Amino acid sequence: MTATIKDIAKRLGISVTAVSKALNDKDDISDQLKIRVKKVAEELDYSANTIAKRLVTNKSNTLGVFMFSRVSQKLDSFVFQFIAGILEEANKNDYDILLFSTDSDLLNEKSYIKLCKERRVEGAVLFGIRLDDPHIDELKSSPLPISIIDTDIAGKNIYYVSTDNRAGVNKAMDYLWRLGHRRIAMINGHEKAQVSKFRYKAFRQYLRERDSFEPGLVFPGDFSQESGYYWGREILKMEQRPTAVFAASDLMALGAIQAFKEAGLHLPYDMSIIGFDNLSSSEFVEPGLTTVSQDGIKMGKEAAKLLLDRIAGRGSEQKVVLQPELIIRDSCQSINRERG
Amino acid sequence: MTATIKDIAKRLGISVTAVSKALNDKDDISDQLKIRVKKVAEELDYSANTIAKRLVTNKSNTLGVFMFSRVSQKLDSFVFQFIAGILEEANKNDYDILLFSTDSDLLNEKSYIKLCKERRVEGAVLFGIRLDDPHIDELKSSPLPISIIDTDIAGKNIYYVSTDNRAGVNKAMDYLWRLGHRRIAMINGHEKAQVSKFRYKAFRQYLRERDSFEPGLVFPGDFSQESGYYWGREILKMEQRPTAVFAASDLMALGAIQAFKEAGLHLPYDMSIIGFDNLSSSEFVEPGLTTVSQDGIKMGKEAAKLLLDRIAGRGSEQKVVLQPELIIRDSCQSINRERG
DNA sequence: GTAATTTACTTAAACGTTAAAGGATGAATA
DNA sequence: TATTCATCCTTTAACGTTTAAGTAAATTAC
Repeated sequence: MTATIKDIAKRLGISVTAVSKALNDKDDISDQLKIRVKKVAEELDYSANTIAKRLVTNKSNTLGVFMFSRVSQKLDSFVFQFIAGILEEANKNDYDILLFSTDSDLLNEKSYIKLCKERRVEGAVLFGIRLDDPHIDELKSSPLPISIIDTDIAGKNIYYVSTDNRAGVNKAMDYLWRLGHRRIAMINGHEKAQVSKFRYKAFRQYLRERDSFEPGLVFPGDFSQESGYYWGREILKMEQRPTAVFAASDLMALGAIQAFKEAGLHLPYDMSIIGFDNLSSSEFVEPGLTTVSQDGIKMGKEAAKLLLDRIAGRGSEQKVVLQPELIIRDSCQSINRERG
Repeated sequence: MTATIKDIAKRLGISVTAVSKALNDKDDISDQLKIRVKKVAEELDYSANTIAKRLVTNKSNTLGVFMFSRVSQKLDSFVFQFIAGILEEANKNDYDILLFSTDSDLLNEKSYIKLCKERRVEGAVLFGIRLDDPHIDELKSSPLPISIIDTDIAGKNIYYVSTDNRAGVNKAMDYLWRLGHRRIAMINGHEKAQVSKFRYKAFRQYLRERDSFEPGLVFPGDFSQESGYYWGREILKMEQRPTAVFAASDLMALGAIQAFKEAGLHLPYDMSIIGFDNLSSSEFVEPGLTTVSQDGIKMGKEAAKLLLDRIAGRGSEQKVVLQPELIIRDSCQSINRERG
């Protein structure tokens, strides 16, 4: 249908190579010819065939992006920020983004590695991958450069982008600690997420160093609002309630807040709560959720940048860990302060 | 690097065609050979080259998805839901998704039509396009099937997916009306979005039919939280305040709520407010925002489905308009009811 | 027992492009 | 005047795959 380089060549009575070179502004073609070629190209509404180009140059100029469908269920998460960041960085560098959603526990389905290979993708970024993903070994030995967000996996061609979880936890805990809280509960994400482990370790260490760690105050959520709600209610049933709750995700914090409010607690006076992520909803909930902010867009950009640098042969880091920021709103209260 | 069909052929001393056919389970190849071919393919870690396949079959199996960067700034919008829906539908049908972000007012940049053509994309879905987009004429005459979400543009190959804005507005207004509100303000989205026009017309008609339309109560926002905040404050300055505000987006409703709260209004008693979209934040804000819900994922799916059906030659609709739902929460109050 | 058919492959061409190597022409050099 | 050189174009091959057409051998038909 569409005109090809051949049509242009025929029309001008010259070789296809000449046309190709003219279109690509090679310098062994006269300016005169270039002009003529481009004019005819215009007339014929010629559009270069990227597919053919990619085949012959053996370069796809494409990055794969995989979102795990499980993660996509919490739609209000960072996922979109990651994608936006990756997209911006890739498009800026003339790379295409091929987007996939995967359910990696379906072992029989094509692995994402395979999807990448078949499409001759030059690099891939993954997020939401679980520690028990059956393809992890395959990843480690991947010849393809892969950026993984939030999961640090060892491998020659594996790149890593994350937020400094330890620093994030420390900021949150420092804040709580300085407000006088000593009995602090944690609602953690599910154990198949590496960040959960990191956050838990940081949490435990922080309190142990201060002789205040109580294993009974750590609750296994799964990042979801529902799990936050559930554990919020459980916390309310305790004889000796904690004075503050650190949730490993804003979604869980939001769920817990809901539980607390339903039970008639007056927040933050009856309970301090702090989250992790800085979802937009956290700004609107009442009281405004104090939380550890991650810059999803930046993470996406860095993930793409790592890949692009590597592909271009520019030496660069293999890991990028961004610093989180504590966003102080109104969900935490000094323990000494009287109820307002 | 990677093994090709030729390597397999050489190894087995057969023709490449035989290998190709064996791999594709064609029926003029013996089962015996198929087995041998597949075994060798496995051994060589063969991976089909999609690019070559696409070139020769002249079929890209790819859909383009364009998000306008302006829209991407309100990250907490539907954009991600659209994408998730499109992706699910496309992947299910063995189609790839090529994601782009565009800033269509940069006229000098390659038009998305061009990007599509070069990649031999079989269809594209657009969202967030503005009525003043310089490429609209090009779209109308596009030979490529294009699904546009939320903007109804006439064109042989243009498909349209949206929520029934009139129905949405009517549901919201009915609700307000039945609560006794008669002086209802509207904070509209910007005029470059078609939905703004639709929503405005529906709003106006609804009130005109009841002899209650006051042009002075319609305010030109731009969908953003900030504009909602701004007009919220302006509304407060009015001598004769409306009793209810209909915001054409949840984001604006959220902004207005913020303004009202700051001014010490007691919601919903001092002011009823209703939104449009059903963002997740609307669940958390206090009072919970009553709003008209759109199903972003469904919209994305439908947009993709329309394209896929068309491509496959299956006859199908050219327009899909989904029915919105009124999500009643706590931000509206009967006008007669005493302050609680 | 010859002809027709089926089975299982092979040959050749094509998709649209780029890259390497090869001329022909005319200008500059010695 | 013969040689070198630069300029500008062409020829050929290649990328990895599929498809259409061809063919040899084995089988069936009568």
